[in-house]
Amino acid sequence: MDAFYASAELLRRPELKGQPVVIAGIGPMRTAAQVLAHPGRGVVTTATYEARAFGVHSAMPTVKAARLCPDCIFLPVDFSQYRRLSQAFKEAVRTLTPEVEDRGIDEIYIDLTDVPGDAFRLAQDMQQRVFAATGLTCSIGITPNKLLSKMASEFNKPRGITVLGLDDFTRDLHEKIWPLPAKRINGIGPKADMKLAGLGIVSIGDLAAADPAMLIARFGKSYGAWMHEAAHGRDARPVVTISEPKSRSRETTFEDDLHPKHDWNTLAAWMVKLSKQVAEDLKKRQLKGRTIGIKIRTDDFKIITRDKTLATPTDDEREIRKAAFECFQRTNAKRRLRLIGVRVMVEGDKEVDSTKASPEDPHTMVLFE
DNA sequence: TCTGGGGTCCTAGGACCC
DNA sequence: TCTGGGGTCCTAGGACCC
Repeated sequence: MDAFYASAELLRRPELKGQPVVIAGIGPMRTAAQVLAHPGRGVVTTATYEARAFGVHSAMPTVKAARLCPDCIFLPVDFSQYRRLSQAFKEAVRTLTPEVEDRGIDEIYIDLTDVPGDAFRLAQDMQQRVFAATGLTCSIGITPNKLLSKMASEFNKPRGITVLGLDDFTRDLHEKIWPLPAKRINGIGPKADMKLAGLGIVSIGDLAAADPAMLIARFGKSYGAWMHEAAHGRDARPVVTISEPKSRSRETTFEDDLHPKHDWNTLAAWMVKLSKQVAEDLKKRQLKGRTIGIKIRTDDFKIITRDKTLATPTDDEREIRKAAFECFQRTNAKRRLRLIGVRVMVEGDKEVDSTKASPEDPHTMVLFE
């Protein structure tokens, strides 16, 4: 989806169309001056294309965005609205094919292998269905695999359609993909990109030309080999239409850093609250987990985690809270804290055990002796 | 010039078991 | 006194993504 949160807000506030707008985790609507007068700890989630022209982008601290763009309008996030629109656009695509993989709130992969028709026209059809259902625009990349489609979808934003590698894979790879920076590959982030740059590898073409044995020596067997494959546009991952959640969590960044001892009461209250929220979330989704963990971020931005595995899965608030407190004590935190979070690793149903060992079956009873 | 919240996957060491 | 070759589970950290 194109500038998803921002576009979603403009649906409700059409008078802001054409203006630089920033969606961020802040209070009510604000001007840049008001943001600077009361600087918080939020970051930009989405900016309209007009705001991006000022250099504003996702993950940028809100205060920095306000400095860069004095005429920007700052709006708070409204996830329930975005979730509704997210469901609507995904439903619209599923009217074309059920082979849809969720990639978060505003992205999907679609397997069009068995959908007849010209690729470009299919993309146009999809854009129309999505717009009719939501009033929002999206960009689409159609290629032989997920890796390339992800890159192609970003080529002509907004409202872009890019078809790549279907007629002449090698030509498109060399002309359209290899000139791009290596970090445009989904899976090469800031760290790997820096390390690559240190080796003189900047573009995807550079990466493709690099000796795979060298990449493996520098980045490890798995990641190094994958990088080489990715640079050559190869990716065999299927579109996965169903997936089970692995963990549920809640975390919060404090307005002001808290001292682990001096501000213990406030900290403890947060842990109680977050444990409760996680427990409610698990119950609502009928999930349970045995491994409960906490995460803290200290004032030097370092993350420390501790976790504890229980004998049996739980969704009980008190049990989660108790484990969270135990974990916190084990951190031995001395520095001030800026964030705390509580997480439960979700277990698949323990059906494995009940099928393996039924009480009526004398052979399986041995397992318990 | 300060860096959100919610996730996934990978690595690696140690404990423990056969 | 020197010690294999699997395997699983738990824990901690880190990179990356939307």
